[in-house]
Parts: sequence; C-alpha cells; structure tokens
Amino acid sequence: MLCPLGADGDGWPAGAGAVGPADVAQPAGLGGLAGGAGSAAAAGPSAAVALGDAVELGDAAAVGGSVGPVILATDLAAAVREHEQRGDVRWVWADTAEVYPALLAAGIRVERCHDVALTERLLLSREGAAGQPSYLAAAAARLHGRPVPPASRPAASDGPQPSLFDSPETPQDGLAQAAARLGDLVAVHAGQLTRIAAGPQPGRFGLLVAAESAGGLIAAEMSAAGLPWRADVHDQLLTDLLGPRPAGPVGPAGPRPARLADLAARISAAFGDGRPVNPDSPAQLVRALAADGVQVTSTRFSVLREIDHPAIPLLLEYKELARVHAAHGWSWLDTWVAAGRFRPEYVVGGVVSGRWATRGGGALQIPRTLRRAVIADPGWVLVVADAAQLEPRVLAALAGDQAFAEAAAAGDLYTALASAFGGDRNDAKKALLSAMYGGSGGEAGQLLSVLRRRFPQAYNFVETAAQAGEQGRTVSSVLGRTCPPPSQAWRSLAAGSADPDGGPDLGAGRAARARGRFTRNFVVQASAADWALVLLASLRRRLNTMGDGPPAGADRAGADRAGADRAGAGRGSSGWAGPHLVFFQHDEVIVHCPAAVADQVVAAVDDSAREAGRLLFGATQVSFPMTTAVVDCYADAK
DNA sequence: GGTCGGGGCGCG
DNA sequence: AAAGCGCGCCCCGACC
Repeated sequence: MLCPLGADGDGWPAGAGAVGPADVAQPAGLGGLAGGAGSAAAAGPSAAVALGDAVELGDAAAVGGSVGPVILATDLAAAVREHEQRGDVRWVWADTAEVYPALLAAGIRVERCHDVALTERLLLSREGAAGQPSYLAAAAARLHGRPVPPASRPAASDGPQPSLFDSPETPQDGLAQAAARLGDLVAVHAGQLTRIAAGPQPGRFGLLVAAESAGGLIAAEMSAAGLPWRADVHDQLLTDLLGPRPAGPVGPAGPRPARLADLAARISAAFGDGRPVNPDSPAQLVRALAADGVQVTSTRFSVLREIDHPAIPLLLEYKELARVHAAHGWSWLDTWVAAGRFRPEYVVGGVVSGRWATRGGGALQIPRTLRRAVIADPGWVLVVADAAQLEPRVLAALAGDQAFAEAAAAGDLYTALASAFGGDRNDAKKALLSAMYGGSGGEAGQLLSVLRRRFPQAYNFVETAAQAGEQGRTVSSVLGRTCPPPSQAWRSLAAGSADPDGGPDLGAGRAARARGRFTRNFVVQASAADWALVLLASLRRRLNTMGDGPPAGADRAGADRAGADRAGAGRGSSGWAGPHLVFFQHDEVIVHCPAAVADQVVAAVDDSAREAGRLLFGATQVSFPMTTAVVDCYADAK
C-alpha cells in the first residue's frame, strides 16, 4: 500500500525545505543532501508512505486528511521500485531498519526517506523526554493522548515495531490494521514536521533529521553490501599468531590454541609455588604476584609492563594473543564472515552523541592487525578516507575562534597551533585533548591556561558546556542533537549537597564534575558526529550518480548470498556494479569501487567533506581535510 | 543453571 | 606517558 503525499506534503517544513539553516549561507543544502533535488527543494519533492504489502485501501480519506491520491499495491517491493524509477520521492516510513533490508534483498534501493522512529528520538531528546519509546505506535499514542503501548519487541534500546501487522485473523482485519497504521504514520509524520518547524533552528534540525534518516538507509545498505573480508587471509593470520586452529568445538569454550596453551603453562611455572594460574583471571594474577612479593592494584598492560618478574613478559605476550583469539578468532570468523563479506548490524544513533554503534561482531573495534584480511575484490579497490583531526576542527568552527580557525584553515592543526605552545606539537595536542575531554592531571592544567590565553573563545566554548552539565542542564550539537538530562540519582545527589543537613557532598561534587566532562565532550563529539553523518549522506548521493548502483534484482541478490565468493570481472561479489560504502567508523569511511573510478571517488569524498563543513558551519575558515588512501588492503591505508 | 558488574582492552 | 570523552565484547566470579 502506497500513499504518495501531495506536493504540499513534501516532507519538509516550508522554511527548512527551501533553505539550510537560517544562519548558514547554503540555500540548496537540504534538498541536495536529501537526495538530489537541489534548489528544486523549494518546489517540493513528492513523498510517499510505505506501509506493507498485499493490502488494499479505499482512498485518502480513509487514512485521514492531507495525503495525496492513494495507490493500491499488492507488492510493496514492486511499488517502491516503480516510484523510485519515477524519481523525486521521499519515503516516509516507521522504521528503516525494519523495512529496508527486505527491499535491498529484492534489489531495490531508495534515494531518501523520513524515518519516523529516528526522527522521534531526536525530537524527544530535544523536548526533554529522552528515553520515551520512539517507535511509531508510541509516537501515535502520545499524539492522540492514548496510553503508550509497550514495545512488543524486547527492547534493544527502543525497539522498532515487531512486524508490520499483528497477524490478522482475516483479510478484513488486516486491512483495518493497515489503515490504522497508515493513519498513525501520516499523523505522526505531520506532527513531527510541525514540531521541527516550531522548534529552534528548524533548518538545522531539519538537516539533522534528513541526515539521520539517510544514515538509516546507509546502515542497511552497508550491512547488505558487507565489508570485503578474506577468510583465508584471516585464518592464516590467526595460525601464524596462535598456532593451528584447534580441533573441536567452535566457540569461546573451545580449547586454547597451542601457542596460548604453551604460554599459559609457562606463566604458571614462572610463579613461585608452581600451582596453575589462569592468566585470564585478574584476581588469580594479583594473588600469584602477591605471593611472590609483588603488589599490584591492577593487571592492566601498562601496570604489568613496569614490573620485574619472570612471568611478566610471558603474560604480556599472552594477553595480546588471547585478546585476538577471544575477540576476533576463529569463532568470530565463523560467526560473522560469509561469502567473503563481514556484515555487521549498524545501530544508527546508537550512541547519545549521534555516533553509531553496532550489534554483534564488534565492527567498530576491528584491530589493526586484522585489517590485513580486508581486501578489495579483483579489479576493485578500497578508498579509505578519514577526517584529519576532526574534533578539534569542529571545536574551532563551533567556537568561531578567529585565531584558532586560522590555524585550522589547512594542514596539520596541531603543528599550526604549536607556536602558541612554545613550538611543541605534542603540547598543543595535549592541551586540546584536555580541553575537549576535561583532563586536568599532569601538565594539562598548565597547557590549558595557555589555551585559555591564546584561544579564549574555543576555551570558553567547552568551559560553558561543562558548566551547563555541572548545573544539570543539557547541551546540544551544532545541528541540535541534545544530550540526555541527568539521572534522578544524579539530581538527588546534587540536591543533597545543597542541603545543609545532607551530609558530606563528596559524591555530589564528583558527580557534577563527571557530568561536566560529559557535556564538555558532548558538544564536540556530537557536532563531529553531525558532520560525519552529513558527509556520509552527501557522499552516498555522489556515489549513486557514478555507477549503475545496486544489484539489478532479487535474482542477483539471491545468487550472491548463495556464495559466489570471488567476483567475476568488473563486478564486486556483492553484486554492486558501482562504488558503494562498505564501512563507517565515527570519522572514517571506506568505499569499495572499481579501480577505474577510484579517482572520482576520492574527489567525491573531498567534495562531500567540503559540503558537510559548509552545511554545518557556513562560511567558516576552518577546513575539514580528508586523509584518503586508495588501496587493495585496508591495512595499507595510513 | 542463568544473570550481571567489574576488569581489561579493542576502536574513534 | 597517561589522562580526560564515547562505545562493544571478552572473561571471570559473585550472586540468585
């Protein structure tokens, strides 16, 4: 069932659709980001609501109000494909993560969408209602003053709808449910547009909503495409480090590989009383060291390294190898790599700052040593691009600090700032990190006072954010993503300290400072996440114009899953014919593309970085250079 | 038997 | 050199 909205329901508040942020001189920005409408955004791309399949609906009146003509469809995928081919559609749907993977499996990509759940969460945070459920049914219930239904899926965070329909008894029931759900969708969408328009800086927030929704699409597309991963290379790497793969059960419970077993035995033997010590157990290690007269407060690598004891060198080696085995060993390989691809599940906005998280597979913690296994398909390359010194540059732009911005205009930021710190690049770096993270120990204090003197606006910007946090207020990113309010426990603690009879305020002061560090960092980290998200959306749009895009249809997608590990000539084994995103990690992206278009992709990355800077910060002097490498193997980048 | 917090460490 | 921010995931061991 499809329901294209009329031109006046184009998905944007009038002001935001036509222009970028009022104080950002980039009129065409939103439309461009959102999918290629460019300045035509003012005319309004049509939008549509996608709900389910095999359901017929009478007419627009049935779902209430301001929607355009209703199109009957018996096949969601086919209908979406048809509308996409006509172009100029923004799909409005409840939850990209729920709807889009099936479309991708059928070989269909969409240009843009409005994700109601992601948008709801952004709005709730801004409205001081963070933590309330953001799925469609909950949003609709709030809108209509009904009791909010419980999430019917065991909430991983804020769980999406379990399914499109609740197993209708009859086709008529199915129709009724679908109609109700579509009504909810239309109403909640309209309500969201109103809330965006009524809030502060609707242009910026609209950009955030567009970028977040694009992020939803990209996350699903990257999961579908997968990161090229050579299981044979990974296996060889493990064998070189750990010895041959042990026979027996796959999984953490399995036997230690030869090298780890050998080290474990020698570690036990190196202790005085000769009894077995499990090197995986910090408690046992502390006891065993104590028995030999060595007192330690922890068994961290950095602590152990300073200790003189025969077991230590073995232990350090063991810890390093055991980590690889446990986190990214054969068990991981069996679980997460199939048909030459690693397919993590990304969680858009999984971090309060707007950074992404992943579920399973630890995709955002791939150790450097294992990046050897990330190898482009034959004839293809990886374009690995990361934003150089993103967070301090974002701070420079946020604060509008002229002197700082000049230093961040080009080249290495820390080098440019070095003269202010007596010519030492490391001092400049330390001072900035301390300012952004709230560090105070060691020489940080001294360096901070230099920063304060030379770059007062940048210093004051993070200082103000820290004070807001300490006082229990919230802070926001440049596009308006808002941090969570303090917990009830925090408030009680803070209130207690103000009470003369409240006893010692030890905890209160510590909690206040901790929250200050959080909000101090939030404004920078979240704004950097804004930037990265806009970069990603912009890059996706550019890449889509360069190749013939996604696999042509379900047949191909099915065939790929069936396991063609190696690519045929000219087409990656994912079946994607053109450049496509395969990885995103905070400030770094990887594009998998035919070697012949690598130069174009590099240019697209640079253009996207410029566009992101312009959309967020307008005519700032600050530049956001990308460090880009074109490689066969991820490990060869930087 | 399962759950959960802590220690530790990978990434940005 | 580490620390100050944000995560996910492993193992252990206390606990129910």
